[in-house]
Amino acid sequence: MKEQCLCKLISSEEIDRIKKDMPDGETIANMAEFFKVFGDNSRLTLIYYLSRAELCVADLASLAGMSQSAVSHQLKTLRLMRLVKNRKEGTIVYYSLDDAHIDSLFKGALEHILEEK
Amino acid sequence: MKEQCLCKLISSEEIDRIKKDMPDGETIANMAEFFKVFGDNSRLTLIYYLSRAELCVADLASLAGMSQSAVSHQLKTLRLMRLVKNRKEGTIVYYSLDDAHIDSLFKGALEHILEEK
DNA sequence: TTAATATATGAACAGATATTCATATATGGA
DNA sequence: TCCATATATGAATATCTGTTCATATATTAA
Repeated sequence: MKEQCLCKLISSEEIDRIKKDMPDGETIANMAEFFKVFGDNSRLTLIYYLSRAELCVADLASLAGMSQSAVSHQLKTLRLMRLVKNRKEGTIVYYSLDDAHIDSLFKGALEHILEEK
Repeated sequence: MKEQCLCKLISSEEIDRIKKDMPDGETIANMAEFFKVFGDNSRLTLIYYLSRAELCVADLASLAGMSQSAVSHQLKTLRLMRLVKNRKEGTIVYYSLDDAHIDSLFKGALEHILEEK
C-alpha cells in the first residue's frame, strides 16, 4: 500500500509547521533514553529510595530486595545517565540523586498514577 | 556475600519511615509502565505529532517515517494505556491525545533535555 | 602479606519488545 | 456484488535488556 497524505482536517501549511517544529532525531532519542530509565521497576525503586536518603549499595540491595550485583549494574546505568552520583568512604560507596528534576518527575508521575485510581 | 544493613548515616527509625512510605508494588509497576510508553523513539514521535494535531494512521506513518503496520501496533499500545483516543470517519481513523498530562510531561522532559545541552 | 568485606564488571541466559510480513476486517464506491 | 482503500492483527524474527553467576578490584584490618 502506498502511504499518502490524507489530511482533510489540517492544511499543508499546518503540516509543514508541525514537521518543522519536530525535535531532531538526537533530541527524541535523548528523551526516550531519559524516560527509559524510569520505565523499569528496579530502577524506579532504587530512585525512590535515593530520593529519600543517601544510601550505600548493600543497603539499596536490602531495601529493594535485589542482589548486590543487580543493584550495582543498575547504578552504573543511572550513573551513565548522570541521574545519580556517588561518594566513596573506605570500601563503602554512597549513592544519591544527582538531579532535582528526577525527583520532581518521579513525583509528577506518581501523582498522575494516583489520580487515575 | 550476606546482605546486611550498613547504615551509618541514617537511623533505623528513618529507614523504617522510608520503607513505610515506599509506594506499593502495583503503584511502582504502574509508574514504570507509564514511563515505558515514552521510552521509545517511535512512540515518542507519534506522541509528538498527536500533541500538535488530530491525525489519521496513514498520515502518522508518513510523518513518523514508519510502516502502517508498525504505527497501528504502537497506537494499540497507546490506546491500551489510554494515552490516545480515536474517532472513525468512514474507513479513516483519526487519533488524538487522550490526556493533557502526556503533553505536559513530554514538554517537561523536552525542557530537561534541552537544558542539559 | 593475608584475609575479609564492599563494590564493580564481563559473559551468558532468559524474557521482553518493536518491526516485518502476510492477511483479515471494515467501509465506501462503481 | 466486486473492488479499492484504510486500518488492525497474529505470527515470526531480531534486537534489546535485566538478572545471575563467577570473578576482579579496592580498601581495611590483623
